[in-house]
Amino acid sequence: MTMPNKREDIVRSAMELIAEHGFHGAPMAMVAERAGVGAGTIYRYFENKDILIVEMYREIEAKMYSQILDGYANEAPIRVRFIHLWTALLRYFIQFPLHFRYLEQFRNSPYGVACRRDKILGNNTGEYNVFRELFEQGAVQQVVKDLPLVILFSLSFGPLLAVVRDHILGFVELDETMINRTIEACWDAVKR
Amino acid sequence: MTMPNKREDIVRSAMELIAEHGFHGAPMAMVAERAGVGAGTIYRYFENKDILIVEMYREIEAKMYSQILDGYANEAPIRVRFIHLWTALLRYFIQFPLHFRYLEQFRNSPYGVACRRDKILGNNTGEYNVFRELFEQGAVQQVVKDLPLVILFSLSFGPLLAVVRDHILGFVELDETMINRTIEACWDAVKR
Amino acid sequence: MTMPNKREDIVRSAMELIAEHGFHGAPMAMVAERAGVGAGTIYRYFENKDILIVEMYREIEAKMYSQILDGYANEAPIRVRFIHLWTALLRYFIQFPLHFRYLEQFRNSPYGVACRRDKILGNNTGEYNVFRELFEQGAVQQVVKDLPLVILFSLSFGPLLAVVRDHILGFVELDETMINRTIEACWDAVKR
Amino acid sequence: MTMPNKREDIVRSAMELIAEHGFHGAPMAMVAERAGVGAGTIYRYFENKDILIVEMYREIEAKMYSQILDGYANEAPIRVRFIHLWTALLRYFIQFPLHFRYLEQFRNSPYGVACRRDKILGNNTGEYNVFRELFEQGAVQQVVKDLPLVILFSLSFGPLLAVVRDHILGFVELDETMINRTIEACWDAVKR
DNA sequence: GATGAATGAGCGTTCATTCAT
DNA sequence: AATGAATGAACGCTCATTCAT
Repeated sequence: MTMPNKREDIVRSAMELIAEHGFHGAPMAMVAERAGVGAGTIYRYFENKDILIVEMYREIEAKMYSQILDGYANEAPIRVRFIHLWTALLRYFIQFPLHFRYLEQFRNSPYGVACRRDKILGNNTGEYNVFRELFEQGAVQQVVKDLPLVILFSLSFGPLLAVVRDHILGFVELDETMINRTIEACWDAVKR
Repeated sequence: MTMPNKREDIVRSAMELIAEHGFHGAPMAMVAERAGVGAGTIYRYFENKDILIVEMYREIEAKMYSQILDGYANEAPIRVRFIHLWTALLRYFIQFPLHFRYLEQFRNSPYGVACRRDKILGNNTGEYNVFRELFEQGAVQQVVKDLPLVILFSLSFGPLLAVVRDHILGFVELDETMINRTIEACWDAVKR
Repeated sequence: MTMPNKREDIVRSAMELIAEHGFHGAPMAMVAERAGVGAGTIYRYFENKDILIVEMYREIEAKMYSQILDGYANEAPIRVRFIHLWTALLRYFIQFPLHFRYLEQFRNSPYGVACRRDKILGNNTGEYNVFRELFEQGAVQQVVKDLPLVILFSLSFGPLLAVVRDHILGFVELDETMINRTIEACWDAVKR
Repeated sequence: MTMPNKREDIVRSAMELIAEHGFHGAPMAMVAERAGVGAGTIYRYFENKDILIVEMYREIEAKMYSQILDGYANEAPIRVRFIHLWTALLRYFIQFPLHFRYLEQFRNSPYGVACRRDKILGNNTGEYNVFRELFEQGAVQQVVKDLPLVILFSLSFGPLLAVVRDHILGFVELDETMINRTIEACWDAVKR
């Protein structure tokens, strides 16, 4: 019977290696060794390396969304909701630095770019997205800048991710005050 | 005698390949072929691939600095100088998308992280840096937020790089108006 | 207690896969899956893959012999008996193309060669063989060419197998007339 | 500079291994080792294993054709020409048993089947083929049996190849007399 | 100085076989 | 008796680097 913790071992091992050394710093043999399984075992859980990579991304994304949407007040003012989401996101990354670094590696890979392209250019009207909804309502209420959605995303996520990165690489220490002020700055970048 | 334009050919070839396909999409043999030189010749100019990669980063950085400092008025008001630098940087990346993509690849590699670590944590008080000077003076004049230098960097470069990225990936079109408003937003993120 | 029809399932599954895709197109896991048994179960019936392969050959051979000897008149004239056997063989292969393709795969493998070597060079005087008896009597009666047994085999089976092969690969359609004329040609090759 | 004898070494090594142990009894590493070259070197001469396999087939075929067409009298009687070609072919295989065994492996592989399918079903009217011409003229002159070309091929090559096989595997010794009588038997199979 | 043929360690992946359940 | 998850050696292939020319 499949021991589900072997799958977890593999994911953890792969995440650590990829987060730390990038995709080609994480050969399957090394992933297997660190996970304490045979090389072939990985392929019982993931069809190939690409699928492992994408699947791990999906799992992180799901966990992350579930956490930042926890306590999210859909009818609160735009600014309040913005602060909630960005703070939750920042806390998530501080809590799971491996996830952050993995996502960074992913974003900078062909998978990540293709994934983002689908999300932005694809017909995603059907798929619900809190961030998009937030900015669309913010545009209507004229509380955020009159800029394309894509740019609003970049202006508000860009600084957040950059700051998280510095924190995780140990270039800065994020205490409560700093967190709040960072989030405020992100809001400043998009607020009208 | 080594022909200096061979070196340039190699750098250009490597940059194109790495910017387009990432570090593992640029085998040395392919770099050599596109550069019109023998595979072994590369090693007369660069000890190994890692050194080639770091050296290319240095050259891009130098060129970039020289361009954004052109016309930079050292005694102008903080905000004016900020607008100048950020606008020049954005224009540079729009003009040389290959450089931008290369830098992105580099930032996400062990070299890039180590490089940044040296710059931030290293004893770099001796080295002159326009950006640092700008923010330090801005802090004194109380026109920028009272935050650590590292955070100010991230808050202001983060959104810029994210927007450039979207532009280069074709997710958004940056005309003059959009450029100006993007730069304004970057300023909003750090201004007091 | 081992259920004997599991064994049959395994053999059928392996035969189909090997006949269609060759020996390396039939991994044990796939054989097991198609047979509806666990991968380990195969090893309760066959010590290893090689033994499974040889055993399958034996079973096909047995079935084939039983069918071509059906209605075989031991005292009929050489030519009549030849026509009977060769026709029966050809019909058998047309009826069970999978068996034919399996035998071809087998013949061209180390097992097949070793197997044939044993049959020809081994001390097989004890074992009864219709074909050998037929040709030996044919030699005595001087109705077949005065050639070594081995050569008579090759001269008469060679064209038959080649034609069957073409039929199974779809290069030619074998109707009744064609079958008869093919067998006649096989006889022509060995008749005096 | 490419030493052309390295290529020959690789081909010879691959041929020996494949002829003796089949395609999957000839791993590239073993081919390289026996050839006395590095594993990667093979790929300088052949894009991949499949191409090596097909290329070797082509080389053998070319050499074989050149040898059997040597001294071939285009205007001689059908029978004479048949005897010439079949005898030359048989002698070629006796002289180069490795080539014979390689061709047998090839014929029994997907490459070989696809290759044959192209030759038979493809629009090969443009390509000249001595054997086809021979049988077509033989049909017109009514000296060969009134059967489809494909079948005539099988009836005449089938016994030849079977006999050669026995010779090479050491089951029979082919002296001059035996060669002549074997060829006669091949002719008997197709002659009217 | 310049070359590019040669190398071999290392990659992602497969699969015959084992063994705890 | 039957299973199928787990294994790891072996596969085809790539590519940074070397070195004879």
